[in-house]
Amino acid sequence: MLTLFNTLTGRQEAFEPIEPKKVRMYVCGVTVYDYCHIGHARSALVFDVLRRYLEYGGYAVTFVKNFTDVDDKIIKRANEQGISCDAVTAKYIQAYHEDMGKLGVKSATQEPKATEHIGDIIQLTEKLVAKGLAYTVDGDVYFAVSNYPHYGRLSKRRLEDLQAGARVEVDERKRHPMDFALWKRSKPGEPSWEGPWGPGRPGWHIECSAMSIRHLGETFDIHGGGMDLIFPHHENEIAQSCGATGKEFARYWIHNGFVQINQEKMSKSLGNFFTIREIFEKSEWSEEVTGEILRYFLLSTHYHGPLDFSDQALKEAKNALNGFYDLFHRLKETDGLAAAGDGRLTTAVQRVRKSFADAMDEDLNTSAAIAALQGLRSDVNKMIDKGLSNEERKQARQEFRSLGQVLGLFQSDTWQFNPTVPHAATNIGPGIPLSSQGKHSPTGAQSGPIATVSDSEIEVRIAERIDAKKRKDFKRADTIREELKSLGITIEDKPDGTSRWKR
RNA sequence: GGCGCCGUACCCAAGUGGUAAGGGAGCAGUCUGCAAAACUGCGAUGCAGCGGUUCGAACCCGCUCGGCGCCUCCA
Repeated sequence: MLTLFNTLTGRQEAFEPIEPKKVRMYVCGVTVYDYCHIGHARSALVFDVLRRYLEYGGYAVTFVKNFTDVDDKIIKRANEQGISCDAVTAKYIQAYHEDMGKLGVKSATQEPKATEHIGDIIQLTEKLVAKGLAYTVDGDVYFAVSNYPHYGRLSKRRLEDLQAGARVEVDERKRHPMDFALWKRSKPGEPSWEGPWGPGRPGWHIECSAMSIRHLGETFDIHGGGMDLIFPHHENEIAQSCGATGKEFARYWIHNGFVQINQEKMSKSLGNFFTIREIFEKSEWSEEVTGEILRYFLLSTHYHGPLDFSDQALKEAKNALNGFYDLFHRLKETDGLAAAGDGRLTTAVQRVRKSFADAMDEDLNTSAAIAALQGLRSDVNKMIDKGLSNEERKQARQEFRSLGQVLGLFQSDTWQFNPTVPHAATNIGPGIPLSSQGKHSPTGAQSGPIATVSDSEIEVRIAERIDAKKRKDFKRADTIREELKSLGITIEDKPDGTSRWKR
């Protein structure tokens, strides 16, 4: 039974969808005016995993994730670059898909845009005006928080407390300082739509109410986003939606913690943020490997807590992941041993399935779920040491694949392990010069030169080394090993005289 | 001023009343021409500190110290 921490009630609760075996969930996406940073990645990943785990549990999930494509920041960016808002949003929506794709984040069922729901937004706003929950001033429409009795329910704030610390410029036209815009009269040159209150554009929060209601209905199961959205964004969404429909809006509110740098929140003002593409560009590993490292790293902590991003953390994730892929590589090989380790896999699999599900049921405890998979890794390695049949090897690999699928891990067939090099060198061509170039670490520190060397060049060297070994010229063999090691290449000799290597 | 989060070994990190998961790094051993991988063993008598409740607390209560977030756009 899945339990989730619900911000609305402040408790961990058993998850029960409105309709049996069907889940409708909405997650606040991004405002498309810039590239996504690692914090966006965490949020996207957390809800991607929630969605995957629900699907794993047999639920049919309708997953809606929006793009906010009309906003002050977009207008500002468009003016800065002298291009249209549409050009700005199109660019960053595409970038979003590229970046999230590299992280293995599945596309949502629906990915609506605010500008495609202006009609819905206007209707919702009219409804709120009609109910006396909103009022018009000079072509603007504001939500009247004082008229909505449950305001502050999600963020556990009282209006009186908010006023105390409010250092906002008091807009004299607003009835209450916390009243927020549903519809903003547009200034010349801004994106504008014809509305009942004159030409304007949607306010900051109304679009999510409009889009979620449109695609999921007035009441749905799960609404998620980053911690910082609790107030005011989600608080306002609840006020608008419940105010307009008179019904419950979303039942479970899930919020993920921040990615931090040195215990501090990443933010543009501190200049301590990293974009996803920047991390990929600077990574010394392949795109596929980097994506999985990031996923592993981001899931190695419970989603609710903070997570410190650093070079070292990434390196540790890489090392941990290596253990799994080393095992997967072993599982692909045959060693001629009698299958004395057979017969224990079923028990081990049953055990890991249970501990994995127990962990995930406990408010998506991915950290404990990964620990369960580490347990299976250890078990299977022991079985291989004793000798495992090809059939059980396949079963074991399949188990990692199917549980890993929930976390989006362990799907790769290649990773960094390369095919075994045969006994004799086959295609020795002209030597390809080993090139070396400096790489920057994600945190901007120089991590020393990391050499790049082509696969074929490595294989030539290894073939040469295998020849040397055959001639018992171990000195020469060790020289080659050391040479490649200094380039970050590790050689592993197998009992049958062949070798494999990895970066 | 209001609301809230966090502090577990060298590092990361589970655990929220029953006697400290897991990973990384390290050290030792087995194996190996050497190495890598794998396996085995070692590693917090203690969970920021001090009190309290309890047969029993990292987990509950109180206080203190330290770090952070939100209240303004923000994943």
